[in-house]
Amino acid sequence: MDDVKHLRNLNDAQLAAVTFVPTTPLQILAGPGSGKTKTLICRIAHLISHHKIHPSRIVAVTFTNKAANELRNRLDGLIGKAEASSVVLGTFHAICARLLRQHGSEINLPRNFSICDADEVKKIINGILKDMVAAAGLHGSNKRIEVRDSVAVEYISKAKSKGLSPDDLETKAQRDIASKESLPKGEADPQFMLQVSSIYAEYMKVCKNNNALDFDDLLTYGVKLLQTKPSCIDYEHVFVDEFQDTNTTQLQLMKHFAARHGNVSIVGDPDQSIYGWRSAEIENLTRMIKLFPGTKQVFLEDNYRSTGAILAASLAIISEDTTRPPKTLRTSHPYGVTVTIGNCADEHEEAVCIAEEIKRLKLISGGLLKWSDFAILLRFNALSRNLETALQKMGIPNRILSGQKFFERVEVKDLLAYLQLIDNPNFDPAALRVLNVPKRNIGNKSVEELRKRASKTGKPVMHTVEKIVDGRIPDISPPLRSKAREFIQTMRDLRQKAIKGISVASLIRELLMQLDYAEHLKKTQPDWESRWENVRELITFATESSTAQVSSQSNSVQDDDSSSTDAADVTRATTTASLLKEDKQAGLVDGDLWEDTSPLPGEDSSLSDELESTNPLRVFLETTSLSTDVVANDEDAENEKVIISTCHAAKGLEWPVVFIPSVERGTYPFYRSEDTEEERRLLYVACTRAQVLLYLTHAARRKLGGDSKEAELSEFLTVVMKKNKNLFTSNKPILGHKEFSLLSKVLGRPAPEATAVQQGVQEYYKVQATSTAPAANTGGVLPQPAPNGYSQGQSTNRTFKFKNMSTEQTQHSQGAMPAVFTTARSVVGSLPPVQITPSNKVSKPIAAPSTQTLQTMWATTSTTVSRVNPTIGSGYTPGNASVASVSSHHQIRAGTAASARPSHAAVASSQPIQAPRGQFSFSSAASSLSQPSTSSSTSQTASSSEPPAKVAGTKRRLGMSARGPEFPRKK
DNA sequence: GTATTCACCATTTTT
DNA sequence: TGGTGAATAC
Repeated sequence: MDDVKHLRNLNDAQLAAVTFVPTTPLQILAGPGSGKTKTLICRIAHLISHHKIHPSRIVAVTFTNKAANELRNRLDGLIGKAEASSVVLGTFHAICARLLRQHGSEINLPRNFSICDADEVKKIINGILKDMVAAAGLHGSNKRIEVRDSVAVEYISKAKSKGLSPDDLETKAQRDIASKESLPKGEADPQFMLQVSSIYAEYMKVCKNNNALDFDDLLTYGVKLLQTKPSCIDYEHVFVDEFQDTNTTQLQLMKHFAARHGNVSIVGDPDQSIYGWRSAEIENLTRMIKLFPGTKQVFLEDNYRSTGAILAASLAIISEDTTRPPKTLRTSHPYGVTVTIGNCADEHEEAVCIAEEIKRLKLISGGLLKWSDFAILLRFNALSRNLETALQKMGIPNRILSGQKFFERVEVKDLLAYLQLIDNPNFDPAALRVLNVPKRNIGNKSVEELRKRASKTGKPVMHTVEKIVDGRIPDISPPLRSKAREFIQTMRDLRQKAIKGISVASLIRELLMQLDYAEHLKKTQPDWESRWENVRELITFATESSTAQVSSQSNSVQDDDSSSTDAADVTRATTTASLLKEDKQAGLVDGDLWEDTSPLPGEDSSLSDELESTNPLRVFLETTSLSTDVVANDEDAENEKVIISTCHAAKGLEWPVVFIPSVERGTYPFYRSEDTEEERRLLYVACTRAQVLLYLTHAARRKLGGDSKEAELSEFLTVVMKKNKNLFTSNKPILGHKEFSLLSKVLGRPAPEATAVQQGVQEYYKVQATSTAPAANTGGVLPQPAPNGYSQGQSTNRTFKFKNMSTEQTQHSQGAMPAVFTTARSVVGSLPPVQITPSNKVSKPIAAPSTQTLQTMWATTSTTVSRVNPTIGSGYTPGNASVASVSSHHQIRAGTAASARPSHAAVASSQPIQAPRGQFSFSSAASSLSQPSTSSSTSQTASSSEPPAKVAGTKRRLGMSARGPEFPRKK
């Protein structure tokens, strides 16, 4: 009824996309921050309210669960929960899993299939490799198996992503061997691929026997299902988000989803294609046009996220990709604050600098910035260690996004394995995992013996164990009959309970009791307390997800022990468990629960009927295996934290302030990466997450793994800096009320009070000043005062010197432009000072200079595709005009820079070594490279108040405890 | 056969 | 840094 709500606040291009005729396939090609999710949601709303398409006949596919949730929430807000909830929404994997549960029987897939995670896949492959090696030895074959498990996993996954079967691989390998022509580079050795293909074939067999699918199988079986029985779905419109990240199989799926009506809308951006390593293919954009003739394109080129400075720098970086069809992005926001490239001595210093800068910005922003406004984006997770330590040490609350995944923690996995086994006794990886958990004196050797035996007979491991326990087949060499008896009894009992429909939470509790799992944790894990927390978290999750999924089935059993303390819980669980064991002996279910359950395709009925597809346990297991997200804990606590995330996981998100550490060769591009351009895009994605402030940092030395190596700035930046020095500065920006007011507009927030900013500034300098004194750690305004002498005795030089304080405070109070900077002796030479240039012109293109016209953008598709409404997003003419305005922009900036230069130079010459205040110690760090002796003396002055060694020790201890042995505990 | 210790290793991104 | 595998002790 509200026909226009979803059309409000859209720009021309967005509006065109939203209201574009639904029967024509549409590509919405959109740069970062251009509102593509908004456009997608509004288009869905428009289809429902204007075109009267029933929400249940719309499917929207996202790339991550997080994106799916966000889409769901925003859709709820726009069209109401009632309607939004019927839209079919999820990742390709989740949607396929759902379909396969419902209709899998069409392709002989039992409903209770398990989903293998990466670990389990690897274990299966490992088993296969062992068997193959053994077999090769048996036949006296001298063919060695030289394929490593991880490599096999990778190639099998790649094959599946392309929809290739083991036969396909073998055929190709044989052909390549026969042809004797040299292969195109990048192609794997055919002999090797031959081995892979046979491993692949065996793997498929094992999966079938295990009644298990891996992630890729979900997609390939989905395709198979839809080929076999297209009628099991009937979607009137198909949406795919992040289309540039789809692989071949996913494109096939999309085709099948849309088979009936041919109505597709996709959203994507080739510049943000960062999943090539996962077989994503940008070519799908052109393939789609072939699959869906008449496809039109709409371009969203207005960036609403970032300042001009951030956008200009990001575009300059991405424009170095020569293979990229040039395209533009413009912002209505002011130019803002120049992007900082910080140079540090090493990774410790880098972490501390970032932490300090976060603290400073929060403090001096007059309330504009919260902790949760900051993000640190990493190329890989291992980079987070120093940052975590530094943040912890400074009392900055932080959270790692997508680091250690909840469902991958050992204790959680143990329990999940039991649950999987209850649901699907054929699932060997789970069986092998828990046979000796808790310790039943069934050691690795026995487990391996069982695996071999089962593998030989083609029966599931559980089946074999059960028969041994029942005395129907001979025991293995170290007898395990008695040892496994209790295990089998437990499984039988729990399975009965599951069939009766006991809630998952109760099932887990029952399981814990019967296993006395708390006791097991206590014995085996030094940090059992925090692990027990995770167990409880799992119960909570089960409770929540069951109430969310099946609202009708209320859980009678509630988690009444959740209010008591850990220790009490554990004690009680332990006691109760032993009590329950007695119980169990009385009401023991004996019988052959697994006896006739060999639900291999063909005869799947007995089992699947017992546990029907809506069974809460199965729903729960599916959620846990498909959700790689960290379980959302109490959200209030999460909200106020600095986020540490990988660049990949950060896609689609935005933060006011973004730090990107380790922008060095070897990290960007990552040294093992094959696709340099993808790495560049990754950096681009990371940069474009930032709204108002962006910091890229690099270190002169970095310790990766074992030893500390020299590092240098990423070529992605050096190339750009050579061309345009004005895009970056090496200094921390000095910000006052005027600047924060400007930035607040970009963020769409109220400007901070002038007095608040000033207070923050003063407080900041006060803290800085006191913290230079040795005994400053007395608390105060900051959670933890800046630890002096953090540099812990290494020759690395950290300067927390804030000279000329009064001068700078004056500047701040006046909102003056910063004028005091030294020249950073960074790799590329001197950089211009920071500047803040409010732009008075709106919608000025900040395109990287390009001589190509807009019409040739997305060149791969422009010939076959007509562009929707060429006037969309006009207001400037691309091509020459664009270039012209860019250069004039630069002229303006050059002028400003020039005017700031005198003082800049003056300071630089008067204080060549000591870093000015408000500055990263980059410049001094850099100078330490060229003048080691001088700088080390500086460092001594800076930290002479504390014995370096002691500080180092403190830090180490702090760091470790702060991290938590492995799993950070919730408090 | 299992537990413990020690040395060595390599170290991405995610459904 | 920690996770894994091999050698050693129990």
